[in-house]
Amino acid sequence: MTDTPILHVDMDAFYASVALRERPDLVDEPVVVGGSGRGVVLAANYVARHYGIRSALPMTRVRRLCPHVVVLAPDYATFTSVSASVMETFREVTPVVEAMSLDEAFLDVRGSTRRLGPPRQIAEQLRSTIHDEQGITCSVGVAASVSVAKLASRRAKPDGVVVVPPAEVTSFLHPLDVGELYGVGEKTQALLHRFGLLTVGDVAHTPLRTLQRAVGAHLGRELHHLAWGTDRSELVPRAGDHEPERSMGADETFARDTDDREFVVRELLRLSAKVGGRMRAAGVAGRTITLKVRFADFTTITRSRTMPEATDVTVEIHRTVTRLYDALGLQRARLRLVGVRVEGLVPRDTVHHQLVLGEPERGWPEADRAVDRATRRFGSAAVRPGSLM
DNA sequence: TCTGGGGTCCTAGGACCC
DNA sequence: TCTGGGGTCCTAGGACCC
Repeated sequence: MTDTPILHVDMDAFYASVALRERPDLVDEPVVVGGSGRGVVLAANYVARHYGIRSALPMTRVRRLCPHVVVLAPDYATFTSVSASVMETFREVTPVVEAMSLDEAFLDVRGSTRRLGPPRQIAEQLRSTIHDEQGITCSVGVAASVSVAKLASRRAKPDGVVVVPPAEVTSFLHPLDVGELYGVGEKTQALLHRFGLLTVGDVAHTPLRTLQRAVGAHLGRELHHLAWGTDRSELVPRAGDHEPERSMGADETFARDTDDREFVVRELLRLSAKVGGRMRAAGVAGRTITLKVRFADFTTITRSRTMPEATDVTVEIHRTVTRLYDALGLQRARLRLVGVRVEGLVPRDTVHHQLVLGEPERGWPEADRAVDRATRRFGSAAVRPGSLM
């Protein structure tokens, strides 16, 4: 038995590390994986971080911080396959693996210590296996609860292990800035700082009611638990990919801001087709359709409509978001992004579409299926809705 | 030429029903 | 009966995470 059964394993600079396997000549150079133009950094290696480069930083600022930075394009197919191999390695240690994303998972090793030794030893063994098999490094946090393990893996980075025994939880947590806590982002951090709560210890010693008045009932209770390390220790085993999604969406930032309605409507068709295709591939349909619009000044609004019946039909999604868009009555407003999302997803076979005599919808689901078949055979570039040609 | 794209969850107000 | 409370759905916005 062990009093620190939770491991949080986090790949170091995952996308960058994977990309550098193909380019060993660049390992000592500042390297980021990211988009072009208006994109942001997806991952930066530790050399690049030396220049102040971080994930989510706009590429324009990256080039200013470090003009000779090497930018590599993301290769998601490779990231996904490396991730699958790593997750397989985790499952050789324990069946209780909760994947959080491609590069991060929690492991419950309660049932593995007799076979594999204490958690620290398991962590080191995992790190060396992953390094040998995948050529990338990772860091591991070990603790009694999920959030302490996650904070410990952050402390362990890069390429290390940190174990936080129960007796050391408060001395580990309380000096940290409140912004380190899961669920505390830029806004909440600033809010807490304004209340004079700078460290996790400050939060821990604030009466629950006071905390809840400041940040809301739910987050207040949550933060109190996180500050004392009394969050959950039971994992939800899941693969990370094939779990039922509650919503599916797609959005795109334009290369240039636009006020051209025809262009926007065409983009909405492309996004609707993308979302509809993914829904049909997953066998789900949804009732609530949401349009997202981001203006040139970055203000963002959404408009949604809930339909009487769930749909997965591209044309219905597109017609709905186009109506929502037109109802905004925009004239000269310059847009930088539009998005389409379908929520309230249910398995497609639970939807009983009422056939209305003479309804013009008939034929569209069949058209979608034909598009889906052609896409599977020839790839998405081969099949486009008519007006995208 | 500041600020991606995929998501989740929470809050709050109003409608509507009992 | 002029005053109500609870529950659910819908909409919009916002914060957060990877």
